[in-house]
Amino acid sequence: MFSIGALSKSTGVKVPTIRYYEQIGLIAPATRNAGNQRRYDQAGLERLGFIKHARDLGFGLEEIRELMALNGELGQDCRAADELARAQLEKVRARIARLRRLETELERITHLCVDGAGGTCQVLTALGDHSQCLGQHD
Amino acid sequence: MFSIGALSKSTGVKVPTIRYYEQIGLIAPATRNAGNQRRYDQAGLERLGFIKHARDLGFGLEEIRELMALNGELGQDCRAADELARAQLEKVRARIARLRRLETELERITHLCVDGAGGTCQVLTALGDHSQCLGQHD
DNA sequence: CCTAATGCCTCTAGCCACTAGAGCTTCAAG
DNA sequence: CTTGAAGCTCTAGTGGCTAGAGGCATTAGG
Repeated sequence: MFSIGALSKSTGVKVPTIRYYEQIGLIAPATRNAGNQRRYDQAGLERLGFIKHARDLGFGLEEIRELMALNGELGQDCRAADELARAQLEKVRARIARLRRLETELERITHLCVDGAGGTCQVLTALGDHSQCLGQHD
Repeated sequence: MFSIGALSKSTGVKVPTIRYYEQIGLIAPATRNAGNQRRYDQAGLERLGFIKHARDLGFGLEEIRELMALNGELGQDCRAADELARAQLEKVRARIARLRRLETELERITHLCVDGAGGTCQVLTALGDHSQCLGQHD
């Protein structure tokens, strides 16, 4: 049985975050010792480890809730899990695509600075004017 | 002079967002007509357009505040603006790099589903177990 | 000129996923 | 037995909005 601090250290999830997860019902309320402190077992450690890894992979807490439910009573629903993972992959790809468009525009804008030329700052102008952009970002 | 709705339509910034920007001091309080409604002029339109475009490029509101200050009384500080743009570019690139690592792992995980094989779901296992990952994400 | 529909006003609360802090109790090492 | 770290609960704040309630202003049509 570990304390919340030990659990935190071995999973990399911060102590207040663990309490927060309990509060919103993502993990079951921990058993308590005589002094009202939370105690965790191996299963609790593994569940939190799962959450941590899924968070690192970019899943939201609600999606993680679903994923954990798939691991539940009726055996494992592998197809559903795979679908959630694919959906997540699509989200990640869409975000990459958007960020690449931003990268392109920001690259262009940072090349505009010819400091000391006087007059109006082309960087500031470009930041404010979408019509100068090469394409659609956002 | 436009109403807040007209300003919203021509910039693409939603009405409550405009009021929010005023509330946090990102834009100056608008002048009001006899019936206490906000009225905007061309300069107000341009300032909001600047904010919108910078937001679309991924700048935070505090960075936008700085950018707008650079456009201020003492002429334009082009070098500072360029630095902010470069910093933003670096942030975007870092986020792209991270998302690409996630993409790699999620691709791998979604290839694990051999539905119907019975037993444990490899997708769920992989989601919970970082040691299976090819590299460091996050 | 009157009415109805739309637009605008303020204010409060909620979203996500935490994070920080106050003020208290419990545990573990020496 | 003392002391300092770690735990507890509770509240409030973060960023950047968004939603809703309940009430005034404007405007287009008849």
